[in-house]
Amino acid sequence: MRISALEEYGLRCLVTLAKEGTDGMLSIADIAQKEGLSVPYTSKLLSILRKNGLVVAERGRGGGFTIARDPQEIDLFEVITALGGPIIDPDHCTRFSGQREECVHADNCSVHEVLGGLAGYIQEFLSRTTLADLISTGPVIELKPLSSRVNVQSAPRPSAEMSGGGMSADAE
Amino acid sequence: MRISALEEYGLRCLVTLAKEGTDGMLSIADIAQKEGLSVPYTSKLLSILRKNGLVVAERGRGGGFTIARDPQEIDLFEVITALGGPIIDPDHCTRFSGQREECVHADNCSVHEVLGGLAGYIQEFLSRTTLADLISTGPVIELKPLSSRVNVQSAPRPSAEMSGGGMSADAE
DNA sequence: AAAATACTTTACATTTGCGTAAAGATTGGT
DNA sequence: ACCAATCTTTACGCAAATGTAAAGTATTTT
Repeated sequence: MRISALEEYGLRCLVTLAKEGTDGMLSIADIAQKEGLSVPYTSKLLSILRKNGLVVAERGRGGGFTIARDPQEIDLFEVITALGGPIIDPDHCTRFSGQREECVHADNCSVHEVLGGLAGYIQEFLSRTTLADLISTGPVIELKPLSSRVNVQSAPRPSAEMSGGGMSADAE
Repeated sequence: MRISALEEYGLRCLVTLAKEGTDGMLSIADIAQKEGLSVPYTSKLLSILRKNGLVVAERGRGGGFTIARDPQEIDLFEVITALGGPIIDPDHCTRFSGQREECVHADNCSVHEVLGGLAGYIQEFLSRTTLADLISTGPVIELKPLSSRVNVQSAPRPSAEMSGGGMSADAE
């Protein structure tokens, strides 16, 4: 359960392009230099973003990449899904089937239910954030109150206690 | 951004043990058979769970594994972290540094800020769900209203629109 | 004490993801 | 036409994760 390299770097490249606006343009070399990545790798990242309709390429001399839409119209769920695939595979039950053809808990699987709920929960978060939010100048980004229900799928029910303690994620 | 095999299968094994309660016990062979996994692989999973204090092993003839604590006292954040490591690496900025020593956006990195916020958000969800929630009989699990603020770290601010549309996670 | 049961550890083959490298295709300038 | 700049695609080597296999250690029963 963690961010893949493609997701991390691809998102950064897209943010860099978003800063240029829908009229701006950057070459692969430009982006690679701005992000400290190699040119071939940046090339691959942009290729993925293009195939998913997030950027538009112009070939030939003087070409480059432009963000496909207004940054406000691109949310992070779309970006992360484009770069890393679905958060929960549609074929979850066959992928994690152990030694059998299909998962032992083919029906009534509480684990799958909760993990599916988690995926919806994550989607909710990512969908609420757009590229525009990431390029605004404010140093700290705030969270708005949530709608009290995730309308995508099931999710966990209340437990007596919240053990949530020391999160290790650092913010420099 | 997806569930690893260790996280998926390890959680299942732990749920199976949780169903036996703190007085029950299952051998590796029992668990492997119940979950449709190979014995060596189940062995590895249980080893990880034991090293993280989630199960207790009894060796020798008649031995097996027992859940270490009451299922109500074990939340999914602890389980997922034990099996898959931290959701956001503490050394995020050096891990995703591209070709340089450190990330180009060493300070004032909005991407890292949001991804850190996401990690906290996920933690919030996982911490609220315990193993006891997963072994209760109810067919569908409901989500309780959230506290309106994640108190772990920063998180995204409101965007004008919620494009959240077709989630592909399936629930059979 | 010897043997059987069952956890523990290490090593290994396979697969997947990461990042690089190189050759191909398209456009614009001369 | 030709060349240069730039995106596009395919192929490759390396590292990490996945799952298996086998040898080792502890405990109980006989």
